[in-house]
Amino acid sequence: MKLSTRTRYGVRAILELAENAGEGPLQLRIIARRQGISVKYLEQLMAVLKSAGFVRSIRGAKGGYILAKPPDKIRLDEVFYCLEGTVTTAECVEDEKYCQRAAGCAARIIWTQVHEAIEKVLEAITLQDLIDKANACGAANYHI
Amino acid sequence: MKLSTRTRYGVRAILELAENAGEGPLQLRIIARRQGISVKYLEQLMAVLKSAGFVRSIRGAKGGYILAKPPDKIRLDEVFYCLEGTVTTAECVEDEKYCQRAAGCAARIIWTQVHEAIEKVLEAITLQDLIDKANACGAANYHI
DNA sequence: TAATATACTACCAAATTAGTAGGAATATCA
DNA sequence: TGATATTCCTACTAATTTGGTAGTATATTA
Repeated sequence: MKLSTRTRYGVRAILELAENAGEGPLQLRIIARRQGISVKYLEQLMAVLKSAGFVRSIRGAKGGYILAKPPDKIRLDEVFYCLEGTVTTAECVEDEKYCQRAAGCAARIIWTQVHEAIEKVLEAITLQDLIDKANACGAANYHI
Repeated sequence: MKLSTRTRYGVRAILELAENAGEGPLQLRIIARRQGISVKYLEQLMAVLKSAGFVRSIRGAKGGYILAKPPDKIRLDEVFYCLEGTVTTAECVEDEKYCQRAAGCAARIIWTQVHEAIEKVLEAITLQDLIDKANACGAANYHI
């Protein structure tokens, strides 16, 4: 069930943009350095996020990326779906016709339950929520 | 987030054994035919399930596989862990030292929540539970 | 001993994933 | 206008994982 680096890096990158929301554009070079990801690989991930409408790019010197929507309007399930492709656990979960045995299938019950549990978590949380929680934890760590 | 065929086939195979519990040993040939999986591939999966102590093998003519424990004593999280390897979404979830940024990391919060949601579902259900539910559904389909 | 099964080891092919490379297009600033 | 900084685009490649096959050894039953 491990997530692909594509999803992991992609989410980390969009979170950087979310934390930077309201400031100017953030360059890949900066994100790459902060997150320890190659600029060239990030380029590809950002292209995906861009075509899905989550981020906007500004070309040229002093350019970079910014979120296309406020961070409290971007839910994690949308981002996952965009990066991970299928958020589902098995084909038959969403397409009953995929397998003849689907109707009385014991296995399909568990695939479905896991799938729904994941979706429920991701639907309920936005980029802003995550940042707030992280700040709460980070602050606690610094013993303020 | 798609499960590997390893996990999907493995769970389906062990469910066949669970449904057969109390009868004699079940041959891979039979499971393979019912589930549409190659015998040779099943062999490998059963070897994994065997070394983890979920099933026992009986060699020779009239041999086959049986569950090593009653089906209500085998939880799905154990089976998943055995087949899938890591049930976790990212390394840092279970190993905080894996990444320096782990403490205040917004991304890690979501990896963790998804991970916990999956575990919660799988911990709460046994092979027997699944079979019971499937029978309930199957019965409904047959309009009894 | 013949037939039937699992056990074990090795190998292989396809697909996916992760990452690199190079240069073109574009915007900024001096 | 020219130097620089940045995204954009396309292609390539290396590594890993996945899914599967083959052959032989070993155990059991009849």
